[in-house]
Amino acid sequence: MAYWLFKTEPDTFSIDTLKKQQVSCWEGVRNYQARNMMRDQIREGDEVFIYHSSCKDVGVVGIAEVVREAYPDHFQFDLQSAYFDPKSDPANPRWVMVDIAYRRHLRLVSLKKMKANPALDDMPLVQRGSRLSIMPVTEAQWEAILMMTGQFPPVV
DNA sequence: GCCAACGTTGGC
DNA sequence: GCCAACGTTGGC
Repeated sequence: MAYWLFKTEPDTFSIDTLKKQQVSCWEGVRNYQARNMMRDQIREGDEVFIYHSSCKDVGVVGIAEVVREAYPDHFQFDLQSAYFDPKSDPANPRWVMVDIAYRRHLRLVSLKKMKANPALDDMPLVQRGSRLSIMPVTEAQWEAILMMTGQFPPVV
């Protein structure tokens, strides 16, 4: 089992939205590096930190679990969607998505505190200029972030 | 709203 | 295949 971090803008889709829906597809990833991770590495049962970006309280806010592995993101063919991609061929879809299930909220672990924790220095998240919307998290990083919530060990 | 950093595009 | 221009991301 592997660990990941998914970024989302809470104005569009927040951890609260996910809790309400319980299960949601993770559409709209339009970056090749992130796509390749979804397609080649993200597996059912993997655990995911949900991270809120571009908002007042930037940081890790909860945990989800992958419940469906990569399949074509149909929004790439939806003319009405902001995620429409005219260059994607329906016979060979360019973009994929996975489904995740809500697990729980966490007390906010702010980006500021993550940047101040040397255990997280290798995360793309805290590195200058990183724009990866999906990134791997090592077990050590996962546990370090859980520790920072003050809620460790986690209640399953 | 600003703007630095980054990925993508397209002319050559 | 280079690289300048452009659009986007995302913290602040």
